[in-house]
Amino acid sequence: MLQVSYIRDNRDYVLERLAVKNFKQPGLVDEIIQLDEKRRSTQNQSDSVSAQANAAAKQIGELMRNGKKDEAEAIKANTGVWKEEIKKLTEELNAVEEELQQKLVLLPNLPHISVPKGLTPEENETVLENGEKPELPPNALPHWELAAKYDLIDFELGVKITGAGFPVYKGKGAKLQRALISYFLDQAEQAGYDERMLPLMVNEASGFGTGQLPDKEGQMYFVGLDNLYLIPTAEVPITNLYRDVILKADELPVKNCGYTPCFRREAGSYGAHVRGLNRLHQFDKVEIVQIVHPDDSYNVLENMSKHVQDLLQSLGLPYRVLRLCGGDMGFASALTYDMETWSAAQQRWLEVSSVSNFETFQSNRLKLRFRNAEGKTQLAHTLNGSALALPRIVATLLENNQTEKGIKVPEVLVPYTKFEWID
RNA sequence: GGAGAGGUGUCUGAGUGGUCGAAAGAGCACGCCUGGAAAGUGUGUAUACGCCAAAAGUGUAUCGAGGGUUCGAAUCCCUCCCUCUCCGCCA
Repeated sequence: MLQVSYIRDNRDYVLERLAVKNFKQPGLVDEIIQLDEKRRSTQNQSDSVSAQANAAAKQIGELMRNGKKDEAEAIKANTGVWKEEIKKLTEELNAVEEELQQKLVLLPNLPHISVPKGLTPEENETVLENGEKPELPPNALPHWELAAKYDLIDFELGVKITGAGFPVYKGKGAKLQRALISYFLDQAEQAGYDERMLPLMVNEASGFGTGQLPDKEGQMYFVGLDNLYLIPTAEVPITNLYRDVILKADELPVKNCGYTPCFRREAGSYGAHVRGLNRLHQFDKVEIVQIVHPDDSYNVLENMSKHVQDLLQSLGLPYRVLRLCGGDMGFASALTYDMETWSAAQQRWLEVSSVSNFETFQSNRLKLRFRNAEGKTQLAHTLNGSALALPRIVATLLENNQTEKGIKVPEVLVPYTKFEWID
């Protein structure tokens, strides 16, 4: 959520940036500025009437104590009018604030100056490409067939007990999952991230804090009986750990990581490209999160991007890094890098990580501040990234490493899997 | 699920109608003391919004949330939320 004061002071810039994000209702900006003006004038009136009433009440108290009952009664006679007025103005103020809030949450974050214009994924900017795309033999199989051939993943069983998009991992397939999770967590820890193990359901306030609610309500599974949402990413519980917190300057940067399953309804996204592990309702992911001083956030974003790239390189996966264009970016992000690995059997790029700087968009909702050099509270910047999401990593590993002998496990994973081949 | 207790500042905790944004202690920050530290000692130590060019200052709101009574509410009344304890059930 953008700060009203910022919108007020930077109207033209806000409009220009929203256009880069292809925002469809620029009229909201002026509506917000007007509502804010109304809010301030209403508060002004309300405050001054309250001040009068408070002064009178204080005076009455004093008079009563001194036994001057008659004078007290005389003042009392006036208070009825103020009371009415305060009530009326307070109601007005609440209404304006609510309306303001409702419009404010509709505004997406402003894209960073480096974000390319564009509407579709085709207009994303390729920052770099790394690694050799492997040449597979003509009889190479896509990962869902490999998974069946080596009995690693059973999609049908998942359908039976839950539904499509909830695979069952078996044998070496299950061990590979566990190995990847441990490897990613160990690497994160080595990079200075402090591990958290988290609730997989969150309340509404948490969903609002990181920006999933109210706009992406339909993307999350909702447990109505208890009013809880299944997390779509560990970003939600980790970042919300710091909701309503004022950090000391020397507590920055906060670096947390965590492994969680992630649950996504992915409503309306069935189609040709969702076979196998390409798109799931439940998947595993290790997430990294940082809370930093605003001056550092773009350096930190690069560091996080580097961390993800190192992981991909260590697994020997060809990848590319995209800078998302305005139209393809998430609602809350100011700048996002997507990392994609090359799926050799499917001959397509698969998104395996997304690293974003949210600047103050989340922290404003979260009321996540730090005490700056002047001793004042200031909104911190939040960032997060997948490091990494498992399914598509598994998909590319299986496909890219297939040989006649079986599937070769990347060296860095062997200490975790305790086997070198899937055969 | 049944019964009970309770939600106050960073924490502990006092406060049952006015002098309460809130005692006291701890913690923290700065200073004094010290060769240095501890102890001791002094001062300071909530947040948000508004007014002001800004600092200073000042107004308003906030003692779980919302509403009510009253000239005046942390304190009285109502509703809701949450936490804890005991019992039951269970990993």
